[in-house]
Amino acid sequence: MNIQLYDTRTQTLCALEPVRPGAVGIYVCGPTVQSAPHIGHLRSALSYDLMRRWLSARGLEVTLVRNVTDIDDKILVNAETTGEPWWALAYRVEREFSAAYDALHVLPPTYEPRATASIQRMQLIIERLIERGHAYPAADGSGDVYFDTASWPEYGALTHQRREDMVDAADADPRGKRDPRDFALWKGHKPGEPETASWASPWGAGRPGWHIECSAMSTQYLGETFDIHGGGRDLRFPHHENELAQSAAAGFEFARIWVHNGLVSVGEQKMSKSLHNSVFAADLLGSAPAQAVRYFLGSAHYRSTLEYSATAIEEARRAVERINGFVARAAETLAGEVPEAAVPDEFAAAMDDDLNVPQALAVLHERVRAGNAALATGDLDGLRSAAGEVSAMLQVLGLHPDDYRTDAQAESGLEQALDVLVQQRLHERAAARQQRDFSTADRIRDELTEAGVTIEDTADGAKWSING
RNA sequence: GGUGGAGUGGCCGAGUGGCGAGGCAGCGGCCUGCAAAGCCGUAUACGCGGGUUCGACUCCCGUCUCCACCUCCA
Repeated sequence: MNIQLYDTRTQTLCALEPVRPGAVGIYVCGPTVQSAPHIGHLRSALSYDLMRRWLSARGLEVTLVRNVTDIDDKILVNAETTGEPWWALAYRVEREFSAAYDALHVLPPTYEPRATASIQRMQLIIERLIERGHAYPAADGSGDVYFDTASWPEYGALTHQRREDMVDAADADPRGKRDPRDFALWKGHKPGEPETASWASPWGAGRPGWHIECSAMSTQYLGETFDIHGGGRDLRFPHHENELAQSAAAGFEFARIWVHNGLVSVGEQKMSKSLHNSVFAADLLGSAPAQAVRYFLGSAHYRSTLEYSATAIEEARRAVERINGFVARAAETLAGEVPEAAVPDEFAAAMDDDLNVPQALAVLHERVRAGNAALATGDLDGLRSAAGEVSAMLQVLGLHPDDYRTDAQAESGLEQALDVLVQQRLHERAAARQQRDFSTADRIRDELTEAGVTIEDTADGAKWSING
């Protein structure tokens, strides 16, 4: 096995050499559940879902921990706006995220810890940092505790910045910091903030700072040394830099490989609330098939910026249709007897090479083409081989059409009812064609097309399908 | 100012020092009553200027443009 991943810290492709042979621990920065998920969140989750699926396919026992940060400044602020208790908002948003992940067939992580359930361990780490001289309670009596960046020579190691080059935030509130670059590990409770957002601590009641929760949750479940830490590119600084500094200063070896997924842009700009260009998960999944959305999100390498457009989604939909068409025809021709198969070597090589999914998709399409060709020439052995490999690749990519047949569709009886009605029309059309009454035949086809039903004439008669 | 990344054919998007991934769209052909689907074939390319090399889109230097982070952000 020779799996390579690009590591942000060393800026090189690293061979994955698990801390525990045969097993891999991955920690992914999940969302701060402050507002609705957008397509960028989906892309991030999908990137690590693909990583997890591939490492599993390679025989590794994967432990994937993706946190939910459910206490944070923004959550408190947004809850004030909506009038909900902050914890109700956090949970409501968390469920929106889960629904979007499920729709995309992002597998549930091994565990999904919430920040609010890890306060004790955060405090333990903060205490340790104070003991070691890398953190200090604010002198202003605010109850805040800060990480002392000056005490940590390696500060900036992840993002290759020198501490002295860092521009101080113009609008940062210095409060009790010794240096503007110091960051909060613990925030003292302030009058007016909900009592429910306050936990007792050796430094007074308060709540955690933004970065400490990840140091606590990752090491809690994966150990003080673990294999892979992932997150969005925009989290490199300050979040991951601070997370690394406080973890290392606390004496943890921490993550071996730091992986960062690229962002989704709209109109060549990053999606952001202030630009009002966010594409929300619910809207997107409501307007395009989940399978196509998943394909689209995987169509660029995970580290590249991915440009969103309605056209791109439509192209993904077409590509997926092509794949689904082959899978359906192959299953029918083989009477469902699609053999189990391994993924092709080229596919495996692409995935091993820093999860080159676009390259892997090229292999998938090549096999689909070969399968279609086999179908056209009646080469059943070739068809079986291609169908098996295609199926295996689709499983790894989470794109198998069988997974996307919704239960509602299958169980409601709608499909059967529609089939009866469409078959009646197809019989009429077949009769008309037999009499060479093509205008009647075409009228029937046009009517069905108008209704969103596509007709294909095959050697076995007409087939129908719903336009994606 | 610092740090990281990108500029590839109509569009999206991989990649490599030397037979131009893949998808979508296009064109020609096969199939079809006509379509659809599929198959076969096919055009269009590597921001710009130098350099290294037998040969560079790929390496080096310079240059232009764009994006991200340095403030909450996947």
